[in-house]
Amino acid sequence: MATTTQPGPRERLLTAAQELFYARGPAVGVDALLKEANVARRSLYEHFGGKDGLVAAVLRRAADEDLAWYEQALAGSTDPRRRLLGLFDRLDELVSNDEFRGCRYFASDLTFADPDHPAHAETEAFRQRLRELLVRELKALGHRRPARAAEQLHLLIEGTLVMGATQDGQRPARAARDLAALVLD
Amino acid sequence: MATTTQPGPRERLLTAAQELFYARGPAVGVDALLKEANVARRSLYEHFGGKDGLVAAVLRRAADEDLAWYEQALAGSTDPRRRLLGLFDRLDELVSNDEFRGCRYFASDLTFADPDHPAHAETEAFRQRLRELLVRELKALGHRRPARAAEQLHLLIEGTLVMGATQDGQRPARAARDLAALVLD
DNA sequence: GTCGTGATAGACCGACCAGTCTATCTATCA
DNA sequence: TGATAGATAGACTGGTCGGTCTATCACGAC
Repeated sequence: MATTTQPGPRERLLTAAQELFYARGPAVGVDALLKEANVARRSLYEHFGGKDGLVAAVLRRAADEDLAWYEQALAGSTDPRRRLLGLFDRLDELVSNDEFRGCRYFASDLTFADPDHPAHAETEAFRQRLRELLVRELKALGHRRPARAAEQLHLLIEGTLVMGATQDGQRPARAARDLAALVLD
Repeated sequence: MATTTQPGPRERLLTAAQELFYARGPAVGVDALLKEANVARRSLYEHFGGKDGLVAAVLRRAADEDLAWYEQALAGSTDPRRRLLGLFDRLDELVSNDEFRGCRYFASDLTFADPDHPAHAETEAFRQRLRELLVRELKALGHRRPARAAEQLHLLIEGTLVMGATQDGQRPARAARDLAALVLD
């Protein structure tokens, strides 16, 4: 066979949905997802039970990927302080990219107004894991109040993502980095 | 007449839409808006041309109100530094309220994916006015780099609103206030 | 009185939505 | 060879969407 083995429909759906949810928002229709993934309608309901299940599965996978991205962004140095500041340098690259569309977790929370929607549990879990990652780094730094500093860094990160999504041409991550440096001391 | 004169349909629509857009998101259906405002369907299209026009009109009015809120939040003192820090105290009250649903401008940007949607011009205008307000205060404070500091305060404000909308029970405005104090020096 | 204006109520339209269903095809395995 | 499982294509349902339309009503000006 000349063609490489194609992933199964479940995998194709996850990949296509992750991309479309990010590019066009979590409100994209099921038809668009199926077309993009080249998957039969029935397969979606077999594998995920419905659109809500697909949304939750995509968020779960994205959370793993994004946390891996954060870990890698920290990996530029062994010095705890440089690691955290380097994170904002990576955020600067991320946010400056034309393809950047903002935080997918916040977009999910806003799109699905129903507080019982399974998406909210996933976004909450992601934020918890991100927070724990920040606390871990701050403890490694020997920070006096790691929990409070993590809250501040988290706020700076969220602020950077919002500014990056709405204010084209600026460099919010640089402003956030300077503030982050103050948080660390 | 015992009943006070009722505002016209245009006014009722604006009021109802402003409330419902905030409480349920800008994706609420036209039917719900008409029912809440007790207005005939046709009146909406006579006055605003369509839902998009109503959305833009609501954002324009909300921008005036919100900027007045910011002005009032600054009015607690004549000392430039206390004025800006007091703003974050007011944000703390705003965000701690159970009714707080996040930033309506960012929610509008996320809901209307089409970049040509008239909502985007309104949200952009609001952010510009907010930024000018911050620059004005920083200049009154005699800050060395008012534009840059305004960007940082703006980032702290947006971050506070996101955290307040997603992290229940925390006090992000306090964390932001401490960072704002560092920005001012 | 009558005309015009601006409002009301609500039927109606085509488009799209998520989800269900039938029928068909294609592998793998016995 | 035949049975089974998993996938495909796509018709179809009921509901909601934004928007258009007709018909009626209330009121002020002339």
